[in-house]
Amino acid sequence: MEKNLKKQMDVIMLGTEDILIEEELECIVKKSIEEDKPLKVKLGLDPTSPDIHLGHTVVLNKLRQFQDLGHRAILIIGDYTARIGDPSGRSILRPELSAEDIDSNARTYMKQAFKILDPGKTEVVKNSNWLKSLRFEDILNLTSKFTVARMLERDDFKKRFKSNTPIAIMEFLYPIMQAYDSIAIEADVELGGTDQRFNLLMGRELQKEFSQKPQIAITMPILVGTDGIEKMSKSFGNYIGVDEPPQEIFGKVMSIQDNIMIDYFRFVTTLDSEEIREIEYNIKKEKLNPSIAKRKLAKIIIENLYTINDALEAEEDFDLIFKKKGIPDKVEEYIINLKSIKNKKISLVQLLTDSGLTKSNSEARRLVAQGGIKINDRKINDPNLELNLNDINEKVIQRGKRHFRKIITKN
RNA sequence: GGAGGGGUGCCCGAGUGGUUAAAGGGAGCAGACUGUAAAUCUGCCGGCGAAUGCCUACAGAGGUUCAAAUCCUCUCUCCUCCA
Repeated sequence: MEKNLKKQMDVIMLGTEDILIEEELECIVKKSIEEDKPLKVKLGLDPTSPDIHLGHTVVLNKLRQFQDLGHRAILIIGDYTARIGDPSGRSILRPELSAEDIDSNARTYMKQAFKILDPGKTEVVKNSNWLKSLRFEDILNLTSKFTVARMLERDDFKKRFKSNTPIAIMEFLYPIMQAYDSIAIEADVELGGTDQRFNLLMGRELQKEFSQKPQIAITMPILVGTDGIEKMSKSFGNYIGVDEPPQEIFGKVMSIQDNIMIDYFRFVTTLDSEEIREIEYNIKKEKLNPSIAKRKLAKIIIENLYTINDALEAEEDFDLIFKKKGIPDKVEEYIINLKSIKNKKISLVQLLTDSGLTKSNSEARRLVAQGGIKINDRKINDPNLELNLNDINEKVIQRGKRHFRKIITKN
């Protein structure tokens, strides 16, 4: 364990949004060093979707830092809470998930989370372990500790209440369940996004009721999605998944709006704040081209999730496609069986749809008319073009800038 | 239990008998430009078809009408308020 209190605190504080309560934190860190007893740091993830994205990594990185300092990382898979769905920041009740979905999500979650965490040092537990066996009596006891007024202090509940949007009783139970998790594992620290603030504080309160030492709540900033507006989330479709191929990550990072780039540097990379400030300054003074900075960002992100080589390769592919407007080496193939085609002719429109480049013939026709289709880099303008199968073997059809298909004819 | 308000294309949302494949916005796709899959601008954006065109579509099922997303009946479903 890292023995220097100041060093520990510096690492812990880095990039946090808020710490409740900082003095207490310093106190327990100090004690843990003195007694050589690592802190239990809790992070709960609800497997409501199968993929972990960069937004999750903000908080996962923090947990990793705790691990590296020698503390105990306890990852709680919220398989039970996922059934309700965290109402945080939501304006409507979530749909319920089936047990099977939750299970399979949980599996990919763990696999992906270990891209960030040290698998050997992570304790993983499912909260169904303890939540499932609670009796109604226990739940009554838990709920008796809180009031409706207290619940309505939470912003999203308050808004919904005021605007007459329904709040299911079950949703009130969510923060209580999460708080109970803290009791079950006797958490010293709990991590979460800023939207988790209320839930984390509930943990503190409930722990006090159960005569435990209240946990320290550390909140991390919420990462905005690739659209630059909403928070990153699967349901908004504005996310960059940690399991996506490097090329895809590179492209998506390049596609974020310039003005949110610095946030990404801050929240998902471990560059020190000096360096980030310099990048910000240089972009502002036009000494640094934003696209160069974004490249750097993309490479750092890929390197963290994969390897430096993957990052460089992704960059090369990107340049090939967008700078030189070329065709990448690896192109998905589409095989045509010559026998199945009469008189060895096929219309371009049909071929586009068959090969999956377009969803329908109508779409294909439109794209051709708009100049969005190329064969071996030559633009095609005729929507009624008939292709002779003998001529198109090994040729690459391209839709837009970045969708390719190599045609292979076979007997 | 009572009263009332909704369900429209991927999403949001307008439309209350006919130029309605359905305004507008968002998302998406393409083109131009560029420093990038940024921003901006332009176009497209149900399916089939070479095409005049045809088919499918406004929760579902019937009905009225020359004509219905729009009117009527029933069904399903969501929500709000009162109790």
